[in-house]
Amino acid sequence: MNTLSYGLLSLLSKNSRTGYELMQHIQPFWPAKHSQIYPLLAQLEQKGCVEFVHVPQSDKPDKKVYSLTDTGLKALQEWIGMPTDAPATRDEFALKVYCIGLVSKAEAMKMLVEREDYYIKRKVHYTQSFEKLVKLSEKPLEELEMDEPLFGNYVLLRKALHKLDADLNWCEWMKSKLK
Amino acid sequence: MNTLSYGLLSLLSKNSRTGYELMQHIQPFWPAKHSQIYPLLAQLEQKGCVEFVHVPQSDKPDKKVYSLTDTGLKALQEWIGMPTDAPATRDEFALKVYCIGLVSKAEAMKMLVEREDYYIKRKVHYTQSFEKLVKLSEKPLEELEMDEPLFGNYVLLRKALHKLDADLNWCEWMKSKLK
DNA sequence: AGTTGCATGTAAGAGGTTACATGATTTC
DNA sequence: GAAATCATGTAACCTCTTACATGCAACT
Repeated sequence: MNTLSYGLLSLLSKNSRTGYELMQHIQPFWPAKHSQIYPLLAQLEQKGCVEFVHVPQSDKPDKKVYSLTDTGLKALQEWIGMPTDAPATRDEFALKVYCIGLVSKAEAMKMLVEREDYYIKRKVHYTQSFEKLVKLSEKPLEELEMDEPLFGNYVLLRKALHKLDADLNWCEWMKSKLK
Repeated sequence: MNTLSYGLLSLLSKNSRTGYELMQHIQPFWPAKHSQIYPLLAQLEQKGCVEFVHVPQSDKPDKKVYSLTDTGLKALQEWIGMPTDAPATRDEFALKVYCIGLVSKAEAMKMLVEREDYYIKRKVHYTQSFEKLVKLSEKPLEELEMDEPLFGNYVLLRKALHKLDADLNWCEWMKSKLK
């Protein structure tokens, strides 16, 4: 069982989901394509960690809705208690910035503006997710307790937004350096 | 030529280095083991992007010091102008936080403190790198221009330190939530 | 008319980790 | 005495991406 498998169980511990949905929701924490997720779900099912129901649809393709089993829940809890790997970031842009002196100021500025646009789009996306969360919750998000279903969502969104602000501030600062 | 190969060229554009040193210095932007880097260096050498000199050592094992060639420099400059992939982070801890309600508050707190310790160690490390940079530079770092050799180092260290502060603040905030 | 989203799956190949192999010096 | 650092390299294995395959509905 690899980390991605446990990641899928983590998501399923809150909601039953299709492979397609799991693929979409796991991206911020563990980027993965559908071609990686579908075989893992089949493996998890064979191990008894998840189960699924076929849901025929008329307008869209039929789907398989997966749920966590008791076996899966136990595996998930054990995994949480195990030592956790350090986060790993692969950032092509940082590699380019390291030797940015090799191109003109204009080209460097263009790259920075593009990356800033990317971060702004991310921020808009996360801000919308945040607003959806606010509407979904019966109580103010700050009052959510650890054992409530939206807690994980809330604290991870905050984490992502704070990091994005750090990145955006850095972009602004870099742009001022290139003028 | 993959991203890691260009990353190696990026580092070599500033200093001639051994495979071992390249492996150490590329970690923050593109984690890689020596077993991945040595074969890539051999490939880069065959393509004429890098060259090396054997340096025998008595106390330590002999080493190969690699340098960027003109061919390598041109390849590097072309790559900088190409579209840049979005950064990808894989964070096992975030997956666990998502379903943190499955364990006790005490266990959750233990995990957070461990992760905070990790971030603090990273911060100490980067702060030391920053101080080394200050000593290495003849002028105040804020006055460094884009085309100066230490510029890339400086701006990336600032980026890393700001993001670490965001992570540390989040840890503090999380700890207060769990009390 | 072409792209995007929904929805599943497989196969080939590239990228990345772990383990094996060697060996001296320094630090705990 | 054991572990870490320096230093290189290969082989086996696992992980991840890209491409192929299908098909309808909605939007541009």
